[in-house]
Amino acid sequence: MTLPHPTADQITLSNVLAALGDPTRLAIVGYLARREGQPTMCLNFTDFGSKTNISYHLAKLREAGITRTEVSGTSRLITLRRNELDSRFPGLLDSIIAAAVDLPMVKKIEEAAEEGLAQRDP
Amino acid sequence: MTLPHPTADQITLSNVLAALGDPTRLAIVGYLARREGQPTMCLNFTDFGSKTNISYHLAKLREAGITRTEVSGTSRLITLRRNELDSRFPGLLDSIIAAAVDLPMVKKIEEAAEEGLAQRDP
DNA sequence: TCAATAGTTCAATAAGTTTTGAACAAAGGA
DNA sequence: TCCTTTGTTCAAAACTTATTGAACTATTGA
Repeated sequence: MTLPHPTADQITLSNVLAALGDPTRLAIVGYLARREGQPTMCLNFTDFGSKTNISYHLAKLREAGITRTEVSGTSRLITLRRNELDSRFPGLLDSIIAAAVDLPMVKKIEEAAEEGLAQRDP
Repeated sequence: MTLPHPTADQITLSNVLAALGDPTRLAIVGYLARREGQPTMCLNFTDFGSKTNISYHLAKLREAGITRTEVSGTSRLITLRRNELDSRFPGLLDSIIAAAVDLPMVKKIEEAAEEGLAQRDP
């Protein structure tokens, strides 16, 4: 079972910016960037909101073409679509990530993870 | 009389992205970029919406720190805050503009302006 | 002074987004 | 098989944003 993702040329600037305009989703992207391509489970984001709410935001990011979601057992593994976004909008994601990794929200959950509460390696 | 603008360090990534996530505002920015720093009157944007509506969107852009609005007689002259945004979020505006100048909405009003209907030099 | 121009403000509405909890589904392990 | 884990879907509520028209202000030019 595969989830629907837009192809690279279906990704629009307007949709990408609208998706990243939400603070929760921007923090999710900042957190993913800190993990440098390491696939990440939805569970890792629960500090950003309720399970239902995270599910909603991750769907938005996927539909905008910002993340890729792969099903793996009972989990889903989320990654940033860096290469595709880079070729579609050169420099955009890099500049956003550079600022997003330092967002207070992102640092807060990084610290929580370091306390050993979150699974870092799914 | 001067309008309120955020200082460079009051500009947040989240606000900038939320402001540019709207198609009308993204088109306004694309159009401003095409004019390469030439101050532009609100009137020039009326193809994007009603006078009231443009006023609303221009206020959003100003409040997010994306544009500067200077009062000049009965008009207001709008410019992009390129330098400030560049130093705050290096590469961000460039990558957005690169895609925004080719937006269908922007091209459409550029053509209308070429027919001589809009004032190009306020 | 009067009228026109350029744009804002206000209140109302329409439209869209986010958040929530309850119920559900699918996979994996005991 | 049954329970747990991981996440989704649905409908409702809460909230935010966008759009409109009417009334307004401030400046300029006749």
